[in-house]
Amino acid sequence: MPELPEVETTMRLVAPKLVGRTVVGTDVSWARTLGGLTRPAFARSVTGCTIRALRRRAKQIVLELERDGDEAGALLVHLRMTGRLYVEPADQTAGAYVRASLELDDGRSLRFLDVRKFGRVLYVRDADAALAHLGPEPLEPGFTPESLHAALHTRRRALKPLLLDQTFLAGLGNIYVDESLHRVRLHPLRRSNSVRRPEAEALHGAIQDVLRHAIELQGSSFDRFYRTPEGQPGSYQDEFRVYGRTGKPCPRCGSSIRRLVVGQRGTHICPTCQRTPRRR
DNA sequence: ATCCTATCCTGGCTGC
DNA sequence: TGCAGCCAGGATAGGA
Repeated sequence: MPELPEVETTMRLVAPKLVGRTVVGTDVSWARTLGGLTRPAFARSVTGCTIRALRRRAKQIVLELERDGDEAGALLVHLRMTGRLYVEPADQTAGAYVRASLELDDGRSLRFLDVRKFGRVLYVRDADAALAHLGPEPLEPGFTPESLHAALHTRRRALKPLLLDQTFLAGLGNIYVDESLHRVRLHPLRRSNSVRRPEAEALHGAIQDVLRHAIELQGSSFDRFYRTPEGQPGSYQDEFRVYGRTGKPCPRCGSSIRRLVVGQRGTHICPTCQRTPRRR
């Protein structure tokens, strides 16, 4: 499922094809993709707008719009679990799972494809306001070992659900949390306020290393869902140490990787490297 | 404050 | 071969 590295990869690869383009039409086959806005209202909002810039915030791609040189809101694209975004010639027949298309002034079309229909393409007047609830970006300078340690101690939650909470830290999902925790030998059920300074520093480093490496490898593709906008799979799945490796040996100690459920999420740990905390 | 459950969705998988 | 039932999973809402 697309997490920060997959979303970053998608954003980087579609951006050059979109910046400077003007939207000349829309086609929405699944209205709920728009998150409540009606199709006509969506069409009125974006048709005639030029895409000024793209950026990523958490797991969302932000398309900044302008109209006649003035700022004109933004599109927030959230791929959720099975969403994909790519650009292709407008005369190419849209696949069965394309939920929304933006026709561009160069004869191409931006396609949002999503098998499970959880993804969203939202039009907002004020992107910053719509994204204000999100926590820090893990690869931005504001995220430091000190800030992570301090933040962990403002809460008493289990580490895994806390790291998945986008208002706590933006961009991590199930895969990269499991991978990060394993690297620093922290159990997903460890209470956040019990994490000591050196552990927080190590966790900070692991999160950044894992995310940077995954971006280099264009994300993880272990099922048929995630592909880059060029249709290529990522290759970080070959670097997984625990995720989806139930029963296989831990690359560090050889113990059999175990799957448990934490916060209703499939969770993968090495039972030797990641000791169960005493007090749940 | 934190945790738990349900909801949204579909295709793939299991079991009969 | 066909089919019912179960499952994953990001985000969010509502209840305990």
